[in-house]
Amino acid sequence: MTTTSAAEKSAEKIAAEQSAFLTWFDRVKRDLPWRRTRDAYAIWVSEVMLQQTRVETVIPYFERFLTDYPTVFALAEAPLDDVLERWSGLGYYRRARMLHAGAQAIAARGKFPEKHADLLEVKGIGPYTAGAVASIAYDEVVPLVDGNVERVLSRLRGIEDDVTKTVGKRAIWREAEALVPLKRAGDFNQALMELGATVCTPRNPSCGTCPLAGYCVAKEKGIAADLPRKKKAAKAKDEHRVALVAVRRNPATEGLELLLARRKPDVRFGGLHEPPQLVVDAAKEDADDAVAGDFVKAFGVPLEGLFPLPALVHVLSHRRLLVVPYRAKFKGEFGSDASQDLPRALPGDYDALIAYPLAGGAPSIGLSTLAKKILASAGIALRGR
DNA sequence: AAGACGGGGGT
DNA sequence: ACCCCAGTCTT
Repeated sequence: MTTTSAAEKSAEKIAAEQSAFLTWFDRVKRDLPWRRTRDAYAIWVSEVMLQQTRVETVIPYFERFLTDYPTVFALAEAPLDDVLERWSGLGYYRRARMLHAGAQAIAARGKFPEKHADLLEVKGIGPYTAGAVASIAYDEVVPLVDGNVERVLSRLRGIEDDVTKTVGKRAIWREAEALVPLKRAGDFNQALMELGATVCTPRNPSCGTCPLAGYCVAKEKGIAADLPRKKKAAKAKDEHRVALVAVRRNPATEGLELLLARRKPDVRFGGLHEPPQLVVDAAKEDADDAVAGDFVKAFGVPLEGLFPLPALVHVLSHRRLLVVPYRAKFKGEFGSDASQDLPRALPGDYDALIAYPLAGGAPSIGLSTLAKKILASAGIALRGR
């Protein structure tokens, strides 16, 4: 009769849990595009796209991005405007700019980073993404924590600390690190996330079909649906804006052109183009004459025939944008090259103003979903995808 | 520690 | 309405 120490029992339990995750994952894992490759670059792209973004949303963006930029070198050589155009609609556009900058840094270095520590050095790669790329592409034994893992592990271990706070986050990472196996670390990490996405869901978790149900502290206590605990997010604040949808007939080319402004790199919708906008007081947005004057003064572009369109609402995580679009004709001297800044100070978040040809032959540019909504409300659809 | 940063889907 | 999503960076 051999004795079994507490440490040995704990190791046995962990081994059984790891096995339960992996066996389940092998049986039910979804066939996703980024699961058909071990290319670290492709996995990196997928992980950045998946930050705060659902799998179903990402799939078409990922497919197109990898077709257009099959290697890190191809991405590094692409113009930022092209990259932003391919990111258009995905949101969190800083991700795209950091991915592009990261690709250029890696290309200059000549070789894709292969270690967790080196991945962490890349801008835009944080603890989650470094863990994902290192474990999935290289099977490095490192943990990862995302929203799914937070939920699965808080329940499995019965962690009741607020996971939005340092103590709670540290507790989750500690469990993730203790659980990641020496073999198949990448598959295990994906299994953790897959379980969170398909079984251990935020509301109504399917504990009846969960392969870890026999180990789950929260299930035993009957509090699975109450975990993870987190403080409520702040409510979005209203922001009133007016937008200028102005077109002209180019005297030289006879082509129709649309007035667009480019946003500065490090602001909301950074680097994207949009109909020029101004933030206004709620009371002022319907005073047409004043708005016309403000547009002319702010952008230095002569306007005629300005008239308002129905207001539209665009909701972000922390702002509710209430936009009144205005239609007008404009005159002035502009090129279509976004790199040619106007010889004047632009207001607010803009660093360039361009006349964008609506017919074709124009460079590709990125538009936010809000910008597309504004243009659509004015009856304008830009060509392209 | 708290905010900023998009957009869509589910309940 | 409210919550959540294969998070990271800045202040």
